[in-house]
Amino acid sequence: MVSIKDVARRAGVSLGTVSNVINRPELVSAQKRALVRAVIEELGYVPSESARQLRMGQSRILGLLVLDMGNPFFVEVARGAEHAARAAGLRVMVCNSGQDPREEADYLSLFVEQRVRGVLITPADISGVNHNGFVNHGVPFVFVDRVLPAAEGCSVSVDDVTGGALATRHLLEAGHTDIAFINGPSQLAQCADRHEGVRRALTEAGLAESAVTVLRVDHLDVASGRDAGARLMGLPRRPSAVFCANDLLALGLLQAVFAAGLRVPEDLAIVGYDDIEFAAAAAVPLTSVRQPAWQIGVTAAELVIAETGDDAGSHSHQRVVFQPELVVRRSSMPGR
Amino acid sequence: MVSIKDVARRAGVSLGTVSNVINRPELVSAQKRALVRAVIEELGYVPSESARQLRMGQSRILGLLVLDMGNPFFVEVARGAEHAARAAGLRVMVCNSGQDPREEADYLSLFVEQRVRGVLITPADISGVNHNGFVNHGVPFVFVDRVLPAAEGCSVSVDDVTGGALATRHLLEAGHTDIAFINGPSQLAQCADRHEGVRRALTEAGLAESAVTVLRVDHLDVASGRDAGARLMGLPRRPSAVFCANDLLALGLLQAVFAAGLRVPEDLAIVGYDDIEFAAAAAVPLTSVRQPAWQIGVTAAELVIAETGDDAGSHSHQRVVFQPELVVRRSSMPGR
DNA sequence: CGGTCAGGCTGAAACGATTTAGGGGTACGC
DNA sequence: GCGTACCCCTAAATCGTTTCAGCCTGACCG
Repeated sequence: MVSIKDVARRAGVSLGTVSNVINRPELVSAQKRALVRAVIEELGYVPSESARQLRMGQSRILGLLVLDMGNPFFVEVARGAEHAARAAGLRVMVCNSGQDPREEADYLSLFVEQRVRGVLITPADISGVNHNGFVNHGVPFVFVDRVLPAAEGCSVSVDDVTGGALATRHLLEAGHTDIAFINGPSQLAQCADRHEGVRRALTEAGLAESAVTVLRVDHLDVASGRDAGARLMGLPRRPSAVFCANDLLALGLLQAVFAAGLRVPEDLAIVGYDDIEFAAAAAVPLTSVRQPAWQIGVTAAELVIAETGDDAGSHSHQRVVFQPELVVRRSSMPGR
Repeated sequence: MVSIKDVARRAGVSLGTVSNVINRPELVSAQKRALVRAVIEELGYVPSESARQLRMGQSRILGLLVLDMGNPFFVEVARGAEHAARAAGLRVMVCNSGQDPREEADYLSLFVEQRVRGVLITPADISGVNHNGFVNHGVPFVFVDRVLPAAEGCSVSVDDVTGGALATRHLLEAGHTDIAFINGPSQLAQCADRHEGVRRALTEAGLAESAVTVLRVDHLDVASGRDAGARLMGLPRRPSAVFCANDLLALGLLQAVFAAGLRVPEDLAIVGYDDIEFAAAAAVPLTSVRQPAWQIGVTAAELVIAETGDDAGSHSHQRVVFQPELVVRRSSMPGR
C-alpha cells in the first residue's frame, strides 16, 4: 500500500511537505501544492488513519454503545449522534450491547483500544462497574437515556418517571381500574424509572400499588412482547389495559392479543413507549410515549465533543433531561 | 495514557517480553508471565489498537456499508455479519450511506483510511464508480444484495427477479388485473431486479407490461410509502392491488390507505418485500417476500474473511444467491 | 553592503506496538 | 573443560504519520 514516503519520493519533496499539503496547505507554495496533489491523485494515496492516530494520540471516532440496534428508537439516537459528530469532523462507531453487561464490557474495552475521542453509552448495567474502568482511562463519556450524578459525568435522558406516569394516568382517566404493566429487567434504569412513574400515578389516584399487575420480561423486543401477551391471556382475571415499557413489547403483545381473538382497544387497551415509526402503522395504531430520540443523540454527541474540545478545561458536567409526550392513538381510545 | 513501555519499566522487563505475554504467552516463563499480568492489571494498561495496526499493516475490522439503517432488514444483515466476524476475532464497523453515492464514496474512503480488513457493501450506485477505487487499493470486498460478475469479486444476494415475480404472480392469481408497483430508484439493483420480476410475471400471464402502473419514489422508507399512497389515491382509476418494493413502503402505504378510509385487502391488496418483523404486526398483517437477512450477513462476512485469510491465494470469487420466499398474510388475502 | 525577517522547505524525532536477531544463562554429552 | 543445544529474555528496527527545529533564499531596510 502506497505511503506518504512514496508520494514524497515521486514528487521530489520531503515527507513534511506532503504532510503539510494535506493538513495545512496554506504553508506550502501553490506550485508544490499542485504538484503534490497531482502525485497523490496519480498514486491513489490514502493516509493511514492508524499512523495519524498513533502520532496524534487520539482518534477521530466517537463510540456509541446502545442496548438494542433492533429498536428503531436507538437507530434514531445513532442518527442524531452521527449528525452532530459529522458537524465536528468526527465519525461514530455504533455497537450493540444487547443488554448484556459482558458484551458491554467487551465493547467498552474495544473503545479504549481504539482510543476513541469519547463514548456515548446507554448502560446495560446499573451497577456502574463497567463504566469505572473508563473513568480511570480518562475517556470522556456521556450517559444516554440514564441520569448520572452531575459530578461523575454528563448525561442526556428523558424523564422516564414522568413518562410512566403519563401513560398510567391516561389509562386511569379512561376508566381502567385493572391494569397490567409489561416491564423489562429492573437493572435497566429506563425500566425502573417507568415503573416508578406507574407507582406515582397510582398513588396520585389514591390506588394501591397492587392495583397494577407487573409482568416481567428479559428483553425489550417483539418476541418478548408476544410471550408476555400469552402469559397475560392465561391470567385468571384479565386486565382491561396494558402499559408496555416500550413499543416493541407493545407490538408483540398486539400480535398475541389478535391471535387470541380479542379486540384492541375494546377488550384490551394498550399503551407503548418510544413512539417509534412503526407504532403509528401498527395493527391498531399505538398510543405511545414519545421521546425525542434524534435530539437525544445530537445532544449527547455535542456534550461529549464539548468535553474533548479545546475549551475542555472550562467544561462542567451537564445533565440534560428531556420531557416525554403522550401521543394518543386508537389502541387506547375509550368508548368505541 | 499508559503504554507498553510503562508496563515494562514497572515490571522490570523489556518491551518485547510484555508484548509476548500478551500475544504469545507460551514463550514466557510462568513467573514473568504472572508478574507482567499483575502489572498490566495494576496500571490498567490497554494496548493501543492503532499502534498494533500500524505495525501489522492491517486492522481487525470489517467495514459494512448499508443503504439504510432505518430498515430492519439491514439491521439483521449487520447482526449476521457481526456474528460471523466475531467468530473470526474481528469487529464490524457499520455505516449508513442513505442511498447517497456521495456518502457512499465518503465512507468507502473512510474504510481505506482505516485499512479495514475487508468491506461488505450494499451499493447505492449501480455505476460502480465508487467501487473502482477500492479494487485499486486491493481491499477485499463483497457485494451484498447485489450480484457481481464473478471475475470482479464475491457477492451475496437474493434472487430479486424471482422475488418480484413471486409477489406479482400471487396478486395475479388472486384475480387482480389492475396492479400498481411502488418502486424505488432504478439505480438500485434491488429495485431494477424486482421490477424485472414484475415484468416477467406479467409476460407469463400473457399480459402487457403496461398492465402495471409504476409509481416511483426516491427513498425506500415509510414516509415515501405514505407519499406514494397519497399519489395512488389521486389516480383516475385506482388499482385493486399494490406491490411495494419493500415493507417500509408498504407500511407507509397502509397508513395512507387507512387515512383515506379504505379497507385492506377488500379495497386494496398489498404485498411488501423483506418480511421485516414489523410486517406481521402491521395494521393489517403484511404479505411479504422473505429474504434470509441474517444468513446474508453471515455469508457475506465469511466470504470476505476467507478472502483475507491465510489460504487467500486459493480463493476464487463466489456468487451466492439465496432464494426468496413468499409469506402470505391478510393484506393480500382474497375473498373477504 | 550587512542585517533582519519571513517564507518555504528539509530532516529527524517522536508516537506505541510487533518482531527478529542475538545474548546470557543452564544443562548435557563427550 | 569445551562444544552444543535450548530456554528466556533484551535491544533494536520497523510501521506511516505529524511536528518542530533549523536551513536556505530572497526581499526589504537602514
